[in-house]
Amino acid sequence: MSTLRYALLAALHAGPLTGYEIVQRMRRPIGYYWTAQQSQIYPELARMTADGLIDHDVAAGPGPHDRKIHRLTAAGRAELAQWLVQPPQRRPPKDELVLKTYALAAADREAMRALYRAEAQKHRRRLDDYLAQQAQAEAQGHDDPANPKFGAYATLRMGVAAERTMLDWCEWLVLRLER
Amino acid sequence: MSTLRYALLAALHAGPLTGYEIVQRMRRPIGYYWTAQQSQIYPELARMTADGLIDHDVAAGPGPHDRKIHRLTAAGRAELAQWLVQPPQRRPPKDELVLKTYALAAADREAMRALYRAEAQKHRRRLDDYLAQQAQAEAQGHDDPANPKFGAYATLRMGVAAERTMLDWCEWLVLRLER
DNA sequence: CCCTGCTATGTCACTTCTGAAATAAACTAT
DNA sequence: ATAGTTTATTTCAGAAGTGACATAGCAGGG
Repeated sequence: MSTLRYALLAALHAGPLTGYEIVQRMRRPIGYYWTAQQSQIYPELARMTADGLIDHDVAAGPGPHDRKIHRLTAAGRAELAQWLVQPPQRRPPKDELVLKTYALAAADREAMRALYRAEAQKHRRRLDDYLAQQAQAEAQGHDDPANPKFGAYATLRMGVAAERTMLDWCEWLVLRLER
Repeated sequence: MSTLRYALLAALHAGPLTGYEIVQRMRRPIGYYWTAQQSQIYPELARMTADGLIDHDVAAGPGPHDRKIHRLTAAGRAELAQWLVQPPQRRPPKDELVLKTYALAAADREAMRALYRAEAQKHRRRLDDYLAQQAQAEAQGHDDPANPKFGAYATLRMGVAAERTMLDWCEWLVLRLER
């Protein structure tokens, strides 16, 4: 089973969603650490339905197709629970900025410094955004492990930590590249 | 041009290498933040040669094929320099452990706690390894921006920071999931 | 009334990436 | 001797992922 499948099972773990809603969630709460295009999601949902991991209610949709509200079956829930406790397979992170850094010596130093300054700003903005979301989640008690939204809160915390790490690293480079 | 192409140009920026040596480097110094299989690397090197970005000397190899020592051409070096200073395209990070965390509520709590404890240990080990490499690099003066190996040192520093972030996060979860 | 944007699903061509196998010389350890 | 590992390149089938397009109802602003 592909990781995409598990990502979709994970998306549905807290309640039924339409394919469209999953696409939206792949941008923010799950999307901090997983993404998929709708062109991947819709066919995969169909295959998972065929395999009995999910099923759906049908409702009249706005466009030419029916709205499908997907929900985990017992088999899907079992498959998810079993996968969750398995050690994750390490897929090495890919980051273009760090890759560029490796060959930094082959570019103009001042231009690279400007690049890190610009990236730092992007990370600062994203950090502020995540921090605001985190404060809101805490105000709603999501930081309690007994709360069903604790999982989403924990991934958000990872987002905050990762942004802070990137920001610090970019700022370190800006300082270090000073002539 | 695909990012793989730029990764290969970056790999060659400091001097000529064989395809095999690039495969090795994709595990450690570059590999902290970029990876590719040899089945991607060899055909891409051939295409890049056809496009005039790299060329190579030929030497007798151990196996049935000749050894090819690849080197950037002027065109390749120009292409690399131009790409380096361009803002990186954000490809969202994918991490199975964080994805699992999102659906944490669907699994047994003690089993999840054990998972984070095991992951914390992996990160602690990797952190120690990177830290040792970092100390060695500093002893050799790679932390000076004027040193040609400064780029590799900076990526290693990112590796250290990222491992520390993941370790802290895992330990936070172990504590938080205490009953 | 028209245009834009949002909801909602589905499809296609294409690129990228993974995993495995084939080949064979040279070196290392038993 | 011989067994196993490392060096080194090439190729292939298949899986995963990207980007763009098609369809169409409904809401809101100008």
